[in-house]
Amino acid sequence: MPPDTATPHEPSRRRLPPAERMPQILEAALEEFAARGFAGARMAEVARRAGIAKGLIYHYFPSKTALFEAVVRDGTRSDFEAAERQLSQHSGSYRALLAALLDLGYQAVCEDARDRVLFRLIIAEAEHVPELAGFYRDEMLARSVGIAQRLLEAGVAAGEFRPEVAAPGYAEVVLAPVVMLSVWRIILGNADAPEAAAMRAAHRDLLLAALLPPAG
Amino acid sequence: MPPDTATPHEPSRRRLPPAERMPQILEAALEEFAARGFAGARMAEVARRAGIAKGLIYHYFPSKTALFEAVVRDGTRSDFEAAERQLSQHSGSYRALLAALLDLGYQAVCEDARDRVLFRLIIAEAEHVPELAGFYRDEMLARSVGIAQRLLEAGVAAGEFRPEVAAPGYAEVVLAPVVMLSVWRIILGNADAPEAAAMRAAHRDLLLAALLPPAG
Amino acid sequence: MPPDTATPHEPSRRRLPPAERMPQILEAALEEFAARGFAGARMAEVARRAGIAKGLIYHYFPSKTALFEAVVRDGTRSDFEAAERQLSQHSGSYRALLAALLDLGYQAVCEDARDRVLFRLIIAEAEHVPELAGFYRDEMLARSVGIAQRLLEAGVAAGEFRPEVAAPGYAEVVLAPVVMLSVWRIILGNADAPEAAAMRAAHRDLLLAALLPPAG
Amino acid sequence: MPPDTATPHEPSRRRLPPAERMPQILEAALEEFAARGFAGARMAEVARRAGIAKGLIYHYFPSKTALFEAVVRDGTRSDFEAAERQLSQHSGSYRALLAALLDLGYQAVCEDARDRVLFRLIIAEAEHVPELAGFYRDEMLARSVGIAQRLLEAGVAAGEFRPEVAAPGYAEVVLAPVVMLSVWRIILGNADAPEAAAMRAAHRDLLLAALLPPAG
DNA sequence: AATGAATGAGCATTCATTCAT
DNA sequence: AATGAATGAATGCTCATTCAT
Repeated sequence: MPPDTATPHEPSRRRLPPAERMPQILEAALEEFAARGFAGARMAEVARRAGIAKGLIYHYFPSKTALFEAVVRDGTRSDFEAAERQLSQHSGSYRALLAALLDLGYQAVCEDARDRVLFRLIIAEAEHVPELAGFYRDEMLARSVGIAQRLLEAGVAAGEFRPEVAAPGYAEVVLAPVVMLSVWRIILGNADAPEAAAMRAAHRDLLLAALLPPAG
Repeated sequence: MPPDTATPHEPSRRRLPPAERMPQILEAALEEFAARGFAGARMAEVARRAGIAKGLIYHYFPSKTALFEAVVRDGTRSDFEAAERQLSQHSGSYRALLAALLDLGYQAVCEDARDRVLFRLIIAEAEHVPELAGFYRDEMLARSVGIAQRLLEAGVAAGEFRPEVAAPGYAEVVLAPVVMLSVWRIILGNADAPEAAAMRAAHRDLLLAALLPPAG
Repeated sequence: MPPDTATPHEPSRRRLPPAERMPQILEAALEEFAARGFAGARMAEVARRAGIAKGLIYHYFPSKTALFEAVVRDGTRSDFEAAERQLSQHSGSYRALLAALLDLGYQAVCEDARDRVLFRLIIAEAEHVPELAGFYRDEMLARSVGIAQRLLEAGVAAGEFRPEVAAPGYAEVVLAPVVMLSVWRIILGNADAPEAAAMRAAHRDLLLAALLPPAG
Repeated sequence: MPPDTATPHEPSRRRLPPAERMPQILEAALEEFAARGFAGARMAEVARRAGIAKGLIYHYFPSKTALFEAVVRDGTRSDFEAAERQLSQHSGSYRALLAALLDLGYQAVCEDARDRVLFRLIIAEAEHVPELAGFYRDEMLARSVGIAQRLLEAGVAAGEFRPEVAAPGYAEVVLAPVVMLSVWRIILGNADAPEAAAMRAAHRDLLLAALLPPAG
């Protein structure tokens, strides 16, 4: 591993109130945990990234594990709010809404989002930190499946989609390709992962063909 | 983390030919890497699991990294062969083949496969061990996308599927839900992940509806 | 080799400024390297001699090799300065200066100098630590040859010595016996090595006879 | 340290009588000890150089230490014999004999002699292996000083040299430059050490001038 | 005699954590 | 609050030595 060149904070040697210091540390810790995983992360490196001394971390967090859990808890800032807002404020065809939400999803995946960083952490450490799995289940999977589910149900109710597609399992299948692209980008990097644009177009085409009633 | 109580090998102090010892070590290492990740894995624990002395590992592998790479390389024993065989030996409708391959995929995901262990390792460590990303890209993603692509092309050629679906991006979207279920099971465990049966049924229904020409 | 009972520092558990701790460590390391050579030296033993924990060494030096190089660099405090001063401040016959410098050299060899410890280290490890050879060449050999060379040239210029003796090779031959006595003492100890007093007298007699013009 | 490319023996897998195997091992061990010092030498490397398996060394030598001592004992093959022969068979002027012996000495130093290898070992390890110091004192220093001493005494007896030069200390000073050149070559390599030819010429010139009676 | 698989003690090095300043 | 010197328990790795084959 290269001697990480991540930009450290300006060397603020000034005394800061906890409300300002904690986010600095959490941000630095997120970067470090994401870059090295839990076991590979070094407290000294977290301190360097935050621009503070090693010892100061222990004023705010009693241990590496506690810091890690705080990082995860802090990661709750959701990108789902935009989608949920679109869903509830919607007026127009559900075909159009489906397309709009798909665009939103692929766009989120393509942005250099901190979310992917958290996502990788979750995949890597979920087995050892049960809280991570719970967090993903409740804050990420449930919400995205919920959005897809409500979209499908509303479309069925409006007569735009086939009635079967509101059954269990459909929502997961509908959103899986977006999430999977995110995983592929985690594994392969943005360059080597499948093309986002091609997948988005294919995804939209397939969904529209699959959801609409045969009669059109 | 508790001092793992995984069953160690019988305390064979016997001299074994390398051809028998190496798989023992690779097996033990896979378990340990899967349980702890690369950084968290301990060579002493690998030795304990294999029922040998620490030093012997270094008789076979020059370093922890080399051992890790050998574990991954060794994991190449592919589940794709069955799918590739079905694809090339197929006679009958491509709708039926699609359904059969989907069943094969969901079944593979549901088996307690060592493959998922390997998959988690790849996701977690790909950034630090470049070989892993290449391995996934060439041996796993390319093969599964290739199978899906050939299925789509053949179905189009046979007039069973819409011509558009052979375009880039479709194959990835078609197989993404199966792979994504695998990831969800990695994160959440088999119990908390979405229902495989429901997803499989929804997936099949959606694909058949999406791929067939409008005229039916 | 017995588990060395060299006096460890007082068990100072106090926090010290680096400017005080580093010399402690360097001193302890010199002792240990001198006693065991580079490969044989143990970092734990260096720590014990310095009265600190093993880990602290790595706070100051990134590796055993770096510590070794620092020890050597630190040993530069030269005994050549006295000789160089005499040479430049000299007024009087060069025969007398020659005798004075010889006395200085034999005296330096006979003192229980840390320099000999360093010298043995250099001889023993030069092949493996290239910096050592360069250090000896530039800081020890070049300086002592330089002193002898300037003495010979000045004596020739003053008409006291034969003109030939300023040619290449003479300076090395002139000082070799002093250096060699140092090596013999390294190998054999002070007791078994040739007599310093006898060598000094013989050396002075031979040089004076050899350098002076035949006419006397 | 580079992955040593020293030529290993042909892989003689044949069973050999001890009388043939031992020299192979001793030769290989001398190379390895000389290259790495006692602590740094590896038995596996000795075996590789000898073209045999590690375990076989222990058929002939009970331990690394025992092997080392055997290497030293075996190194007694003297280069002094030629000088001693010249000295005893001599007829002619002692000035000429002095020059001839000097030539012999400088020539021995310049040859890529195994002796220097042993010499370095002696310097490096003498403190820890008392036998080494004794060996050097008796087999090398005493013999070379003895040769010089007898030469001086014979020259004095023949009236060629000043009577004083048979006193203690002169023999050591007379031969020191040759030995010192050997040490310099050990430390600095043949390329960086002082010029052998220049030293030899200066050495001869100085000695002849110093030893002859004033009257010539 | 010969091999090289196997052991285990030992060593360099790392790093979470503590605590004097 | 803040620092970074100091600790010590791991942990990766080496290597002399043993011994089954």
